[in-house]
Amino acid sequence: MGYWLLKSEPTAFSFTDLEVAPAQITPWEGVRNYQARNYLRDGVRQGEQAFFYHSGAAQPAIVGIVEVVRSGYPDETAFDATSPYYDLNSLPDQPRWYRVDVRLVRALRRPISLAELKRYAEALSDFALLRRGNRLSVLPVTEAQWTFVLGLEEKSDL
DNA sequence: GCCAACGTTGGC
DNA sequence: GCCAACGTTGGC
Repeated sequence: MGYWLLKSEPTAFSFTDLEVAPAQITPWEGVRNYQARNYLRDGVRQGEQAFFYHSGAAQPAIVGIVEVVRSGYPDETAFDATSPYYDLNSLPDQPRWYRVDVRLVRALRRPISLAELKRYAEALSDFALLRRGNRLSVLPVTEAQWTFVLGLEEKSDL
């Protein structure tokens, strides 16, 4: 069982948006990077959990936990010429892009900000979010990292 | 708005 | 296959 971190710009899709979504489920779509695509298609499995991360926000932070309820399947927004995620090179019989479905598990008791995570650079030295290549919108998280971050939730951010 | 770090594109 | 130009991400 793997763990993941999924990024979203809250102006595009926020954790609050997920809270009010039908059944609190959303397709995680629009990913247009091959490495992230490979994770969605080949790595992310049903039943696995992921951190929901707000990027591009005033305070970038992990804000919640989601569970994968459907593993990788073709991202049909790539076939839709009216979609902002349209890609004319992705064909229905040879889909280039994949998505998963996630369901809200819970919000964190408080956001765990990027700034706070950076204060634990030693314990999180291999955390993908803090390393090069961290611009990927889908990042793997180890069990040790997952547990460590959740441990921070109990502390006060000072 | 700036800029570093990549990823993609396309000429050769 | 190389590499310059360009585009995107995302923190600050």
